[in-house]
Amino acid sequence: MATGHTDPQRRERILAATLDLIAEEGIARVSHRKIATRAGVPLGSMTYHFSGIEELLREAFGRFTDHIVAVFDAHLGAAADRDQAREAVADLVHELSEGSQRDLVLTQELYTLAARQPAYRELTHEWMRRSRVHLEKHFDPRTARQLDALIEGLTLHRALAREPHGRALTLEAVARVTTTDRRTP
Amino acid sequence: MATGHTDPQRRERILAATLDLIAEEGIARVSHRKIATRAGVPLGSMTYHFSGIEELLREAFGRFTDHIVAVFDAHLGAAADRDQAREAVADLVHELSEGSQRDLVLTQELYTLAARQPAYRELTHEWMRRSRVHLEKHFDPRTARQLDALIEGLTLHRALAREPHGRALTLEAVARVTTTDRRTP
DNA sequence: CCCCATAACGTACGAACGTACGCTCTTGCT
DNA sequence: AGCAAGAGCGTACGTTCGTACGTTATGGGG
Repeated sequence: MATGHTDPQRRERILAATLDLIAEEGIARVSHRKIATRAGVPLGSMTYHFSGIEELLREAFGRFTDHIVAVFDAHLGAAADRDQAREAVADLVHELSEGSQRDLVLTQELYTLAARQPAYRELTHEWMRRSRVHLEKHFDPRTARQLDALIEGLTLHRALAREPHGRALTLEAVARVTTTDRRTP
Repeated sequence: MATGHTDPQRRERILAATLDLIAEEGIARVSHRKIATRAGVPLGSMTYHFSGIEELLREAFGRFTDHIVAVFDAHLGAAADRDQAREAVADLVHELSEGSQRDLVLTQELYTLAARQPAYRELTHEWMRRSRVHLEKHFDPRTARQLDALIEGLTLHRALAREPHGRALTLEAVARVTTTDRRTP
């Protein structure tokens, strides 16, 4: 209480609580008060640390994309060749789609915001850019772009499907998109 | 007013206004009052025609998926062979991603709801099921599933990208995923 | 040792919300 | 013509919201 000094942990706790609450209840149901309660800070802290709910959301989703990009890096950064990259992509799809519901829900909330407000599109652009950097280490730019979209679709459909598809199907799709050899049409 | 008779147009106008408002402002900012104003109906009508906001949203998104499935049918239903199906898929991706912002935003809002609440997943399941019915007329089930995910990802990335990819890239991705090594052409 | 700049908080206010409920008006039956 | 029934609406209530702003507590300079 009023230490007279800046407390950086307070900001972080508020941001973490914001993401937790969005994941649980959705942007439609978050409020300063709920976030403050969840974070264990007084209501007054909300307007003190953040100029408004807009700023709070944007900063919170900034933290979130940092986290997701880190997951991306962890999977794809280690791949040494094409085949490892394909495996890494499959792992990524399955981790994102069956791991914590949290990341999936937050991703959708962010896309929803991005679909409407250009400000949030900065975050998704950066996210896409960084994933393409990794993919282009192993595939040509056109393929990287297609693969990036495929990852998105596979992750979403796997997460929402009644009976999620297995890893073999993921890997087959990845292989097809990343195989540039000429085949019978 | 009070005509003494059921007025089916009133319900429809409310549902249409609900979708319009969600597309413009997001679920977070819709309210009975705003919807009523937009639809040109009194506030009292809202609780008369719908038991609550939940029911209203679910019915509105039901109309929306009907619409989207119709778009799907229109594109894919007419395809007579594989190549036409591939072209139809490319058309679909481009129409959904560069057509009205409305459909894109509403799709994202629905996915966001579906990611959190199973009730809305019924709608997305039905949607996926019907699109797969069309795709399986031209491709084997595994391929149809992969293609369905690819459509999703291409549409989303194209809509959110800073510089959307061209039709050639869409078609190439579709071709790759739908081209099988060892099968008949 | 004291005091002030300022980090941090508690609270009060007006706006907006969802919903319940009593009222009005039309219609079909007689 | 008159009336019962019920479709449809207007409004008021209690709640929750975001934010502004006055208040409190602290530590470093004097």
